[in-house]
Amino acid sequence: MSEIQRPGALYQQVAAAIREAILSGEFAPDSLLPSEAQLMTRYGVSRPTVRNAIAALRAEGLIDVRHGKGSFVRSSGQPTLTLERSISHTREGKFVMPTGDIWQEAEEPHTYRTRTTKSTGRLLQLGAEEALFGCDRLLIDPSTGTRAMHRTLIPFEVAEAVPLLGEEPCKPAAAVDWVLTQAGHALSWTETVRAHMPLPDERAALQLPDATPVLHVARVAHNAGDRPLFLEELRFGADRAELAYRITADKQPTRRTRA
Amino acid sequence: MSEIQRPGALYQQVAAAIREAILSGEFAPDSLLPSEAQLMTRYGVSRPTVRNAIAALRAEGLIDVRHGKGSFVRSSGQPTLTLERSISHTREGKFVMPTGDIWQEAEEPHTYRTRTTKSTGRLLQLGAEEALFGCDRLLIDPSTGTRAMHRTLIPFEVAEAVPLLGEEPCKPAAAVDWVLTQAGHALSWTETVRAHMPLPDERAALQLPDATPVLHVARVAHNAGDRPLFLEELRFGADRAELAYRITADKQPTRRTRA
DNA sequence: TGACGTCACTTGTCCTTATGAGTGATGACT
DNA sequence: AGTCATCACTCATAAGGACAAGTGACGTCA
Repeated sequence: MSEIQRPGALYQQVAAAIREAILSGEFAPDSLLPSEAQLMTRYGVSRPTVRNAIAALRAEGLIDVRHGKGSFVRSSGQPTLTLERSISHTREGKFVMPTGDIWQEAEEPHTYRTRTTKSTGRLLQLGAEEALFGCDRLLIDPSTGTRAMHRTLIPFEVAEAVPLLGEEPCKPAAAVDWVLTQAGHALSWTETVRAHMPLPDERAALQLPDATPVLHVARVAHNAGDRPLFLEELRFGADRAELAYRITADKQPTRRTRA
Repeated sequence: MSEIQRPGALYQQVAAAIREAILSGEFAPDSLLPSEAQLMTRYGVSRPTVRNAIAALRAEGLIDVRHGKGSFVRSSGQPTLTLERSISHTREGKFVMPTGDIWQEAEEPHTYRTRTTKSTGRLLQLGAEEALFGCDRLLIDPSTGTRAMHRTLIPFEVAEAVPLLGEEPCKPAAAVDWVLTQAGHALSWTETVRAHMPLPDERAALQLPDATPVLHVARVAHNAGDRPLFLEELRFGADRAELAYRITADKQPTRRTRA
């Protein structure tokens, strides 16, 4: 029976005590925490209070709870997968993304037509309700089991200048490839990185544990006049993968985003 | 009284109903949700069930609950601050980060000596328990109120070659500046981006709302021989800011990370 | 030996009841 | 008019009880 008194609510004191024990290494990663009943007697509180404390630690991503088994200290291991987002080398005049080919499709791609939202419209420098081709894919890296959601959005205007896109089912990926290999289109893009908590559909598709944020990268490719060509989005669990960028000063002013 | 039946637990059905109402726009952003008592009669469930549903939505970051006032739909607005992480231009032969000067110090910097951990050692290509200078700062962007935690780590070996570092209190920021302006050190670095849920100290320092992930950027600067010079870490609430990278193909193979 | 039922353990769900505490409006008192 | 006590509303915390459901080990039975 550890007497606790400090900060505020009872359950927060219990949570703080357990958290401290975890961070200090008293409870090793992957080890089993005391059961709810044991924690009740240990701290002299009721079951709702214990469960409240556990819920708090769960929301912090410190522990995993498995029905019928108990609570386990989450192994806070670093992400196993590093996604190199810089252009690393050229091959026969074609630029290659280092990790562009690790992914396999876990499902059939889903292609559709849609319109710009506030957020996608801003990235593509288009107004609201502009027509777009869309393609959603669920990707998986077989070596690590990491899953990712991929989306390609191409404005109608751009798509008209590109072969393969008129066909059904349209294949935006092939079109993107075509754009990248064309001389008329300078190879330059902007990536925007965000993080947010997953909605239930993302949780399910990415098979995310509790309290795991989603990393979200939006890539906008530009042509020589710095006009947006298309948008590629990738989202994945922040517990599985990280992003890496190589940045070099080139002694020349970088092209401005807005002319 | 909406009858609900579908998926699993009662509270999940309630949570799903409310979530749907939010996502469909029935409950507008910043609007007040029905009170717990109203939800109890609306769905014919007890208070713990309602609270359980609300806790789930809170963990998803969909709502904010304010004691004594009620539950509000969180305005899922995009981050207001975009941190440009590319080198945008040169000025009198000195490279400048576009947003390098938006920050103000919210507290006195804290400088100290420490040793490499598993994660920092890997980034700096050092073994375990190597000696480092460290400097932690709490930054704030006055125009948006965004807060960020900044950390600089410099190996002793590197620091010995740099003036200003021997002094007390040492000023790693000035030292980093010195390194960047030296000809002997090529201007090139690698940034690694991750996201995780905040620990209580991060929650407090960054003043984060519920269910808000932390974005974490680690920048490692290299010298001409691709040896790591120092490490800079920046972390901030993913609700306030996003990262932006400008990527350009330079027709030359990029330097490899490992020789 | 193998299959299966049971049991003891775990967490999950749901209810009832009670009290504390923050917020804002109302209204009385000065 | 202005100040402040009160009250009705909100969510927060805590306890207790009951039953459902997942898990694994043990023991029985064919």
